Amino acid sequence: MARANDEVAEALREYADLFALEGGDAFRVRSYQRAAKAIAGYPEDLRAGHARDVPGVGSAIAAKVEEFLGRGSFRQLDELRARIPEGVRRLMGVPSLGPKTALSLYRELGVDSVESLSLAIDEGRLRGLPGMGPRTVENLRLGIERRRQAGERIHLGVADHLAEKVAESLPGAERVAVAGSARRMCETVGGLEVLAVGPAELMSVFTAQSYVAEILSAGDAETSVRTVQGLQVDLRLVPAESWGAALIHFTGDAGHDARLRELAAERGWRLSEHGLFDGDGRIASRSEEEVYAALGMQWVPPPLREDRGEIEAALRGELPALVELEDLRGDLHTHTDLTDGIASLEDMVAAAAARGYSYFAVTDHAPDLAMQRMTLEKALAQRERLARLQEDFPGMRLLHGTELNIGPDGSVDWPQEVLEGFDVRVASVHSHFAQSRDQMTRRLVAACENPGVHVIGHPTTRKIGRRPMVDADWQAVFRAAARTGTVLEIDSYPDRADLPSDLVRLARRHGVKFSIDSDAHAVPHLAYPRFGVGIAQRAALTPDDVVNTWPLDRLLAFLDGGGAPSRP
DNA sequence: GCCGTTTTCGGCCCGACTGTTTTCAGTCG
Repeated sequence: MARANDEVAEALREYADLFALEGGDAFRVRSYQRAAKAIAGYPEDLRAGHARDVPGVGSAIAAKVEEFLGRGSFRQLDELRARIPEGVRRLMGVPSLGPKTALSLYRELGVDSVESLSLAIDEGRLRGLPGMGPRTVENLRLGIERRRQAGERIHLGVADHLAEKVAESLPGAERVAVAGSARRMCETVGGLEVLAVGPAELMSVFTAQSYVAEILSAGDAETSVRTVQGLQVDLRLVPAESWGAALIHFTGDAGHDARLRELAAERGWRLSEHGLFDGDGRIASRSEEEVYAALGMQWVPPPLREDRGEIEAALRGELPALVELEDLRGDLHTHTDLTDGIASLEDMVAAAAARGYSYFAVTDHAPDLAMQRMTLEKALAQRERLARLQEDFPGMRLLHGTELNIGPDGSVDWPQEVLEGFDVRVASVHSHFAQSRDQMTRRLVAACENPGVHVIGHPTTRKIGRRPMVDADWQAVFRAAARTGTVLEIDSYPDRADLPSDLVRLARRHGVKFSIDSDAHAVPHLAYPRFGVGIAQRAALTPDDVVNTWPLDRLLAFLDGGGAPSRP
C-alpha cells in the first residue's frame, strides 16, 4: 500500500499514543507526533534518504526509524505494545475519552476495547471511579453510540454546502466565516468551525435551526451541535476587534497555531484567539494580515497552514505565489449528454464562456466504456457541432477532446488515426481497479508513454467514502509522467479530489505538470475547480505548474510537443 | 523527544468548556 514514510509515521503515531497512555511526558508525546506528521509529509522516501534531514527528527527518533525500516518495528514500540492492548488505544477514539481516562479504565476495570467499555457502562461498573459521575458516564455512552453511526469524514463538497446553509441561517450576524479544515481546503473534513460577529442571540438562533439534531455543548462564546447528517458544527461568537486572531486560531491547523504562539512567546508576547498581546497591551488582532505582520511574517494562505515549512518561508518572505482560481484559463475535462453528462453541448459551452474561459475542452467518453454507447459517427458529429458553435464564441477556443479508457494492459481505445483527430486526449482508469501494484504501475506508465495521451484523468480513481485508491508505485508513475510530459489531472469533482494533495506534492518534486479540471457532468459542476485549486494550493503549486493557467498557444505546444519541457 | 541570531540545558502555546470538584483535571481544538 503505502510509502515507507506513511508506515513509519503510523508507527510513530501509535508510539505517541501508547506513550501518552502510560502518562509519558507531554512534550515528548508532542515530539513523536510532530515527527510523525513531518515524516508523512516528507517528499523523499525515507528508505532513500536520511531521517535526520526531516525537521523534528533528532537522533533518538532517527534511530527508531532506522530500526523500523529494517524490521517493521522498534524495540520501544514492541515493549509498549506488550503492556497495553491495542483496544486501549482505540478507546481514545471515543469523544471526550483521552489518555488519562483510557488508562484508568484499563487499570481499574480491565476495559481493553470499545466493546468492553460499552459492556462496563451497561453493567454500571464505572460508578465510583474518580471523576466518573453520572453525566460523564452518560457522555461516554453517547460518544460510543455517535461514533458507531457517524461513519467517515465527509468530502469538501458536502461541507461547503452545509457551510452555506449555516451562514444563510444567521442573517443577524455582521460577519460569518468558515474556519477549520474546510477553510484550509482539506479534501475531507470531520466537522465545521464557523465564526461570527453579532449579537448574543445568534447562539439561540443557531441551535433552533432545523439542521440541528442535538446540542453537544453551549456557552456564551462557543456552541457545538450535531447536524441531522451527523456532522459536528461549532459556532463561535467573536468580538469584531478579535476577528483576525480568531480566524487564525480556529483555522489552524493545531501545529501551525502552536508555532505562531511560540513565535509570539519568543518576543515576550502572548497570542490567543483574542489577539496578540504584550502584557495587557493589544498589538494586533483585527485582521489576519495584521497579526502575521506583527509577528514579522507574510500572511499565510490557509491551505498552506500545516506546519510543513510555511512558517519559516513566511518569516523569510518567500512563500510561493500560489495558483488561484482566477488563474485558470480553461477546463480540459468535461462531459455532455452525448455520454453520461446531463447538459447539452450548447449549454455547457455557454456556461464555460460565462466563466470567462479562453479555452474549453469537451471530452466525452470513448467507446470502450460500453455503457456510454459512443461511436465514431457520434464523435465526428459532435466535432462538427462544436465547430459551428465556435462561430458564436469568438473569445473562447473550443477544443474537441475525448476521455479515453486505459485498458488493463495500459492501451487506450480509438484507433491511432482517430485519436489524432482530437485536440485534447484525457486517459483514465475506469475498470479493473483491483490489479496488483505491479500491474497497475505498468498500466499507468504505459498510458503516460503513449504519445496519443495528453492527460491522465483522476489518476488514483478513488471515490471518497466509496472506493479506495488503486494500488500503484506512484513514484514510478510520476517519473514516467515527468519524462514523457504527460499531464496529471487534479480532478476537482469533490468526491474524487484526485490526485490528492499529498500525491500532488510528491509528483511536483518529480517535475510533473498538472491540469485542474472540473470533470463536469452538468452545468453547476463547472464551478468545481475551486476545490481542485484548493488541492493545488495545499501542494504549494504555482500557476506555472498548472497547464490550464497557460495561454492556449503554450498549452497546445506543450501537449503536442510530446512532453518536451516547456518554459514560460 | 527536539532545539538554539542571548541557549548544548532548560525551556517547550493558549483558552473554553464540562463535570466533578471545594479549586481543578481532563479533553478538545
